Amino acid sequence: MTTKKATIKDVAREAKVSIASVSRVLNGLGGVTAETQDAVRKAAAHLHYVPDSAARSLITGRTHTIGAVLPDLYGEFFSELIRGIDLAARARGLHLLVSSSHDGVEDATAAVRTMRGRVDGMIILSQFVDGEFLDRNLPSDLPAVLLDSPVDNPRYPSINIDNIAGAQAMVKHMLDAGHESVAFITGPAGNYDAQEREKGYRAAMAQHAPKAPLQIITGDFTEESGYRAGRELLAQARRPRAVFAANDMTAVGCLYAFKEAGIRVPEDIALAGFDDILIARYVSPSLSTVSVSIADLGKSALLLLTELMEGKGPQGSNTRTLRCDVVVRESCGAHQTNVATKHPPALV
Amino acid sequence: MTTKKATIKDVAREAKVSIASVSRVLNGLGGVTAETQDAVRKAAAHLHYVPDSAARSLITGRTHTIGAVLPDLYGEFFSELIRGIDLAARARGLHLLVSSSHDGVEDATAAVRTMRGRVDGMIILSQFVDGEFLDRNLPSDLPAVLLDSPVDNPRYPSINIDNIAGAQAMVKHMLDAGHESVAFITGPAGNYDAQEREKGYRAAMAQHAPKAPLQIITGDFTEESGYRAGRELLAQARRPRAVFAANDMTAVGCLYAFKEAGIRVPEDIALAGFDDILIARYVSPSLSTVSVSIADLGKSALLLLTELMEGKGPQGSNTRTLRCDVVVRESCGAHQTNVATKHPPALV
DNA sequence: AGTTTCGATGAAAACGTTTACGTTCCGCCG
DNA sequence: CGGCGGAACGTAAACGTTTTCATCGAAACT
Repeated sequence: MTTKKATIKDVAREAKVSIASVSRVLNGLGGVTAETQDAVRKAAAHLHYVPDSAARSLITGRTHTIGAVLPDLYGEFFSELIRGIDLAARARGLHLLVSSSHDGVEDATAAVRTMRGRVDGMIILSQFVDGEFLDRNLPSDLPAVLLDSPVDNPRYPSINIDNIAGAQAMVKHMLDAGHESVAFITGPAGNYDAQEREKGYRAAMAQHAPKAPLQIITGDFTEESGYRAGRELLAQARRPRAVFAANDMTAVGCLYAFKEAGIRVPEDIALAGFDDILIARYVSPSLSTVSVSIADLGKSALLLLTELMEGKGPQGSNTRTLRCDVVVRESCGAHQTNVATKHPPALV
Repeated sequence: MTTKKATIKDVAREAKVSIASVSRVLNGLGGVTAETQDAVRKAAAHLHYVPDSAARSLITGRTHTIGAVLPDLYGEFFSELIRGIDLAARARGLHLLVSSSHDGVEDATAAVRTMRGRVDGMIILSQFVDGEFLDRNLPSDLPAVLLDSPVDNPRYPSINIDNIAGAQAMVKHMLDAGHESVAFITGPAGNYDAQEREKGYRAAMAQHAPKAPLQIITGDFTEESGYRAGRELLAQARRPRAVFAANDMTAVGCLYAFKEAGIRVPEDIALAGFDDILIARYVSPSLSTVSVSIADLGKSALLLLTELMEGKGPQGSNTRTLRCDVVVRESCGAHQTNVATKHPPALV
């Protein structure tokens, strides 16, 4: 408290050694007597010395900080991702500089630009970012990993959720449960995740129900679009017996449309979503869905990034993929209804 | 790209001026001819010059970064808070360094310590942090604002959710709806929010139902504790007609206990929570609760912090308070049941 | 005993800025 | 015409580190 902040010089004076020795001791570089070490440590502790990170960065060129550029995400996805990144980062002594809430390209540009020089590496999740963008806005020596991005550029490895396999598994699950066909509610047209999930749906249908006609309704990941899609499905001549929505919010909206129409889920129509958001457990019937460990996504991203920072090029392929798991609850009809599982998992 | 990074010297050489002039131009300090300005700007743009923030910080002592120390929070609260802070920070050209996920005192200490020198100010939300802690771990000249903290120290202003008023309003609302008495499920003993909410409950009961006996069950903010509390309430001789839980998760657990026992909500027992988490809308019946704009909390915190950083002491009191709003849904029984509102608000 | 080697230490350069202080030049007033 | 003031600009110090290099002893060889 009180006086200014202590510098390395103050410590050196107090310990009666040179600043070089102080630096050596505090950085554990060796080549120092045990006595000197003691003296330095005591002096440092006594003065409450904390190395100035700016000065250190200036000369070492490292900031021990990594940057996360994220879209304006709401809810769990966002927090889980940060949690995963932060946890892994802290385990490696790295700090986390976040920049969320950017809407457009220029916003993303600004975010990436201002992080220049403040971070040793970046984790980027943004639909506006592609390889060309990065080449233009990132220093060539700044490692970066992309999240959930179609970019396939050796300089920027990416980690993706295995949307295809997840969707495929869920559709197969529903078909296996006895439904002849499954209808699909899409996500927004430009969205990469959405496209992949649709691919998975098509693949599963082609493989396990090749004769069944594809029933595809357009949605945009919102609850409202799910509601509309649900009504649309009910109005069709060929009412589906099973519906797979591109994400959970859409499924929830769809669920409300069905409820409103007096359709029972899953007895009359089976329903499933994708994401395993918290709400999925709490709607009734509870929603079957595909679960992704977002925190793991963040963690993997950070791990990959540190590898890059240590000079290892991305081992093998540029793209890593994170597996998804089918979570069977009530809404898809294949659920064993017993007291234990009917209850929200949090209680178990 | 390509070559190393350009420094101010390179720009100076290219523009045929001194580095001092470059600095003046780029910082808009004036005292420079329009021609020189042009030359410098051109050179800087041409070389893709970006000032080194470490060097700048070293000499100015400012980092243009603020730190947020947060507990290991899940879900929306966390992300909303960061959103609020980040948005306000970016509007002021500040960066955001986050450190979440710390479990105990030593973890919090480490978080605060390592931010030393990396930030110009801090926003701290942690139950382990009190005035003494800060005096010990923070440089005396580092501004900090506390979130949701009982600390009343002129050096560290705090922003609190108006838990008391919120709880009071909700209890009054339930009493006004015709219930003679309201039972309360508490939060964890050491939790500040929980204590305040209980205060609000007691105050409202004392004021509006002075003769009714207080029915208080212990909970700990978890769904499970709510479930247990619900069963306990049902087992009591004097079964309550209205229950107010210290937070939404508790209320949800309680709701499941009631459902399990065949009790109808709100017909047999009215129920309300606190926080307005996303789930509150989706359980059935939808949960009446007290809503707080968490993003506003973050924003206010950042605003207050910048005032502090600009030297203005906290205006007036050390503590600011953020209002809460009663959100009436189905579970408390005072809801107008019509199609529009029965539907989740997201659709409206 | 003389020379080499090596470990511990200190002096000083370097990192890229900002900024206090000089210097130069010019116009202006006395 | 001499001095003065001020604008434009440059020089150099300072910020707090890390790190290279030199120095100094003492220990270890020959």
